[in-house]
Amino acid sequence: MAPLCAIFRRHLKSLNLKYTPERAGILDAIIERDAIFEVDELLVDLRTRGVRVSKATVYRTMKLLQDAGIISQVLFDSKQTHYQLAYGQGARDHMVCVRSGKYIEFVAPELTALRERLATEHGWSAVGHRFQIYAVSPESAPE
Amino acid sequence: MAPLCAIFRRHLKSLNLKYTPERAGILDAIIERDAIFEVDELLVDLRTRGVRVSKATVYRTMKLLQDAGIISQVLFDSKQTHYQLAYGQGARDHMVCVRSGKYIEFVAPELTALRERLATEHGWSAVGHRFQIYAVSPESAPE
DNA sequence: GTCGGTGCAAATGCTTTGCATTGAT
DNA sequence: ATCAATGCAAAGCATTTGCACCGAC
Repeated sequence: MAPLCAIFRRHLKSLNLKYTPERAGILDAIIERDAIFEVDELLVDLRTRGVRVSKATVYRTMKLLQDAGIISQVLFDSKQTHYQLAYGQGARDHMVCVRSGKYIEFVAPELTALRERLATEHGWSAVGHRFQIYAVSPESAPE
Repeated sequence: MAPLCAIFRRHLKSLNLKYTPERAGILDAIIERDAIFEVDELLVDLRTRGVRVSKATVYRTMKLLQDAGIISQVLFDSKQTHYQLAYGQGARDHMVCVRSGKYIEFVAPELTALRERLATEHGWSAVGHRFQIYAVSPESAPE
C-alpha cells in the first residue's frame, strides 16, 4: 500500500505540511482496516498498534486525508461521521440494514453512467456520487 | 394538502398521541415550503407565520413526522440535518454543486429497480434509498 | 380530570480550537 | 533554528432531555 502513502506525502508537501509519525500511523491503520470506520474505532486500532495519538490529531488528519482524496465520508443516519478509503476504487455504495446497522458493500457501475447522463442533461459536470439502500437484512427480518 | 394532515393525525392516534396546534403548524409550514429544509429555517418560517413553538418541539415533531413517513432525512455533508417531504412522491434524489451548495432535484425511477434487484440478490428487502450526485454547476465552473 | 405536550434551560456527545510544548526538516 | 504539529482541555454546536406547568381529549 505504498502508493497511498506516497500520495499523502505529495499532498502534504504541496501544502508545505509535514509527514509526521502520527499521520503515517493513522493512514496505515486506515489502510489495514479497509472498511467503513468512525474516529473512535480508528483510535482503538491505533492504541492496539501502539500508535499514541490524540483524538484531536485524528480529526485533523481526517480532513487532510479527505483533501488528498484518500478517504471520503460515508453518510449514514447517525450522529457520527463515517469514513472509508476512497482512492482508486470506484465509489463503493452500501446497503444498510435499518434494524441492525449491518451493511453490505457493492459496486454498481451503472450508477456512474447514470450520474454522467444526469449531469450532462443539466449542463453540470459530475465529480462523484453516493448511493445507499436502506433495507432489512434476513437476520433482522421479523418472521 | 389535507391528505398529509390526515395521515399525520391517523399516525398520532394510532400511538395515542395528540394532534396539537404546534404539530399542525409545523406540518403546514413544511408543506408550504416544499423544499429541503433545516430545523432553523423551519423555525424562521414558523415565526413569520405567527406560530409560536420551541426548537425542542420542532425536533420532537421531526421524529414523529419521520415515523409517519411524511418527511425523510436528506444527507448532505454538513453538520446540520436536512429534511424533505417524502410522502407519496418517490424518493427524490439530488445533484449538489460542490462549489456553491446549490442543488437540483430529480427522480430516477431506474434507481428503485436497481435497489430492488440488489436487495433481492442478497436476500434483503429494500425499504428506501438515497442517491446523491456531486457535481459542478455551470455557474460555478472555473472557465 | 388525565396524560401527554410544551417551553425552558441544562445536559449530551461529536467535533473543533486555543495555547504551550514538541519535533520534523 | 524555524515553523508546523501535537496533546490537552476548553469551547462550539446541533440535538436531546428533565422538569414543572399547560392543555387536548
